[in-house]
Amino acid sequence: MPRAVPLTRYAIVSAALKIAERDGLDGLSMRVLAAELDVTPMAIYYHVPDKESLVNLVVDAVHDRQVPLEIGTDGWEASLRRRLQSQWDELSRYPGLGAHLLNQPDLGATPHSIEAGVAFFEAAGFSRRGARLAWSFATTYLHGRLSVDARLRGSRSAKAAGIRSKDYVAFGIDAVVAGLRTMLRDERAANG
Amino acid sequence: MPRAVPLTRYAIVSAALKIAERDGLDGLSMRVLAAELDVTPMAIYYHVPDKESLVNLVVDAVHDRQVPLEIGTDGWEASLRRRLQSQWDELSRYPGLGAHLLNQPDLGATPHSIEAGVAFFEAAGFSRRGARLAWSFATTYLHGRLSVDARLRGSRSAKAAGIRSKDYVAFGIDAVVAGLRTMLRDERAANG
DNA sequence: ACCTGAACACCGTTCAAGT
DNA sequence: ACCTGAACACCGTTCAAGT
Repeated sequence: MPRAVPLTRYAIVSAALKIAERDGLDGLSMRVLAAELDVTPMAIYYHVPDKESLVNLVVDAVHDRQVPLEIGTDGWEASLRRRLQSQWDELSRYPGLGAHLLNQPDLGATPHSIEAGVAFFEAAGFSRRGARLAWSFATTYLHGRLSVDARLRGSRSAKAAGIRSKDYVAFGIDAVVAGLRTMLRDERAANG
Repeated sequence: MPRAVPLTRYAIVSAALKIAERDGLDGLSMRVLAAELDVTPMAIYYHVPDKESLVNLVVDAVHDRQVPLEIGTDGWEASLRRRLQSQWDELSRYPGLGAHLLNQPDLGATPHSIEAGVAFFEAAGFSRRGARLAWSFATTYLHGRLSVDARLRGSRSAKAAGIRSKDYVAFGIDAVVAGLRTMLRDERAANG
């Protein structure tokens, strides 16, 4: 018999987000999700074509909460710093999401999102090619860091030498920004 | 009946490396490996306790081919650059290996290997804490980049704007080195 | 000592059937 | 239109049994 309240895409994605936040993206299976929704695994397939699409919907939902990447009045470096930090804050809630995005084409970003990123670095002074490389560099590092952090959930939070996740992220963001500052200076020097 | 030539750990790891190189680490399953060795899946369990141990043996085999991280006569920046490039050259042969290491404690490095890395950055002038952060930063980026590259195998090798894997890696290594140079300068300035 | 074979608990998914 | 149930091809792994 049909459910009292019919299943919706929205309910599916909500439950998927809940599981991904609690058990990580690796803990999200069609069968676990179905159990959470009190439904047969195959019921989900009526609303979502396959698991890949489901995960994409989860990714979209998280991405929609991102603050846009724009250059504020305090310059591109401060803007980039804010963006990377807020991106880490959002994505680190879902263990395994960074690792997943790292394995997606274009780091799981939409064409629109990539264009915004490239435009940001062009506005900062990079060439189009340099902007594309800069965006990829910053995003690759951040998602890599998120992958590492995913396995630190629940384990001893203090690592060797008493360095915590937030310390690694803070250092990483500083180093990424400093590295890109130098790359921008070098590119400008080379192009006259 | 027993095999003509009894199975050995070495034969198992060799076959595993072959599969990981051909089909990626995701293509390496106990059953596929057993078929490659012309043996029952459970035969492997007599020589290796479980899959995690098997993958660790694969990781060790690849890591053993790494050139050691030492400061040459041309300074720490050139040495780091060489190391990162050779690390990428080695690890990129095994798609999925970078992604796997990113999810391992301490990025899949042995205590000995970490100590060598930290010692390298201390010799470059970093504090012990800074050296640990610097090592983690460089390694996280490199493995992140390897994760991205893994999915580019077989796809159109030329990406948007005609930027190739090696361009991303070259830019990334430059940016990592430049970023760490700045972090080192800032740390020295702060500590007098 | 070394390996096989059956079995269990998972996974994503197809396909036919029910209401 | 919306969902169920059985089934298939995978996965890692346990356990008892064979030689």
